[in-house]
Amino acid sequence: MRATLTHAIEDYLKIIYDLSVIDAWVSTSQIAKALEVKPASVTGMIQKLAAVTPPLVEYRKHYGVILTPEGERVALEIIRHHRLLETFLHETLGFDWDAVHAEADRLEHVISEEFEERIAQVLGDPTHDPHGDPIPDRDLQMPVHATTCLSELRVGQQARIERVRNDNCELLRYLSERGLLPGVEISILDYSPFDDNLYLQVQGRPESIVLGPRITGQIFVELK
Amino acid sequence: MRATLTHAIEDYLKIIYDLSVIDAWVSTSQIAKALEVKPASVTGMIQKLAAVTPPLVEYRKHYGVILTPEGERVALEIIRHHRLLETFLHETLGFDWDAVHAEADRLEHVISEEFEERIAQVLGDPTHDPHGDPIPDRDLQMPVHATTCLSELRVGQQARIERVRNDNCELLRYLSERGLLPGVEISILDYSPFDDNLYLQVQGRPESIVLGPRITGQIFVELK
DNA sequence: AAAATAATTTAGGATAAGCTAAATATTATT
DNA sequence: AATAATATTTAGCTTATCCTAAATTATTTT
Ligand SMILES: [Mn+2]
Ligand SMILES: [Mn+2]
Ligand SMILES: [Mn+2]
Ligand SMILES: [Mn+2]
Repeated sequence: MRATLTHAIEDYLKIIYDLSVIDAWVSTSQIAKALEVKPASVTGMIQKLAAVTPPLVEYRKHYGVILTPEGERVALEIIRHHRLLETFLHETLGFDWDAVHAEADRLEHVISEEFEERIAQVLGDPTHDPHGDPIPDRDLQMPVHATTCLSELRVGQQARIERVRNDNCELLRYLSERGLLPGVEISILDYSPFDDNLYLQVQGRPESIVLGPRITGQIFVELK
Repeated sequence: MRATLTHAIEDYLKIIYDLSVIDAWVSTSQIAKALEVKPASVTGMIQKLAAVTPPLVEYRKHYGVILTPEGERVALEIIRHHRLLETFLHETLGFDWDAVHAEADRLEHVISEEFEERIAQVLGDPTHDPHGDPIPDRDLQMPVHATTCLSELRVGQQARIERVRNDNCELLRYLSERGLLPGVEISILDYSPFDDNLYLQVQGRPESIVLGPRITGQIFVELK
């Protein structure tokens, strides 16, 4: 019979979706790390997700999982909740850019379809959240969005920041203090090959900035 | 050590607070009925609530429970969340009068103090929710409010509706269809002693209405 | 190809919150 | 005061989710 979608199940599906962007098959330990639980707990859960009807993941022992169409549907539903909530918290309630994630992570499991619909309307059906992440539409289709990573840029290139990975609120605060927000224009001044540092100029700021690969790998841009 | 406030604990404390308005000591079966769980489950929970440090209720076997000051503080905190949320859902998001309760019942456990604070500000620190129930202020003090029950009124008296018990959304829809909302003026046309029916006129409506005691006992008014 | 290392799974437990059925206590009726 | 009806508690189970420790499987290195 059809599975009850508990909060934990929803969080697992959401994280599996996110991780599968990098590689379609997702390993037990990737999930464990992302959710900050032990690998043994992940094995227990993914075996359950694979055993319900209809299955939410396909599971290969000692190899990993991939979302089924049904699992992906549920994941996108929760991701839509999460990103609409982040946008609402920021735009309508005035939460800081870096404070919305934790709040949305709890609310996403609890709001009704009516709540989802009403905040979407209040916000005018936004296509991106405050971090620039795309929001699936009512039919759970993802809008097209930038996939060029800032770490790929080299000297002389210019770009506009589209999105910033949002799971670390210290990083978000660090970036916003330096003006590195979605929509902002940047140009690359220099690149040092051994440490992969990028020297860049943020439009409207006097000083230049140096960013290491741990940061530039989290920022996605649209080339000019 | 200090108890973790789970959703279930919060729901128990909230319901005990509500029930203790009628009688300070609240019985196991009253709680069981209100929460729609079995009495045996209630016994289990209230024993836990009495055993934590500091205790959240005082418990007398085979008699009932009463909230401790700490238990009351937690209850008021959740009631503030609940009623602010109801007001926000109605006023800001345009939810129907009768749809807000169920949504608030889930969200109340999940919102942060920042969320609470921001919706209070957006709403201008309201003192009453859409059903007319008083909202505890930041220091958890309840505003003064009407305690005259509509069922106590007799022929010739006039009053303004202050609040309507909000746990039954069919009743709320029934009432709003007849114009019986907080703020509306009414006058009593007749009273039949055997069935306790009240015949009344709602200001601005052509026809008069007959209400039985199951309804009039749920409506509170301010006498004119 | 064997050994070492890493990743994954199994087994057994913990905690939270509910349930049913049986036992016990309280209150009401005769 | 005894009996009956009601209310409450206890005991034992269930489900969901997480944990640790031990066992197993897969991968990498020598
Ligand atoms: Mn979450
Ligand atoms: Mn939805
Ligand atoms: Mn609740
Ligand atoms: Mn609060």
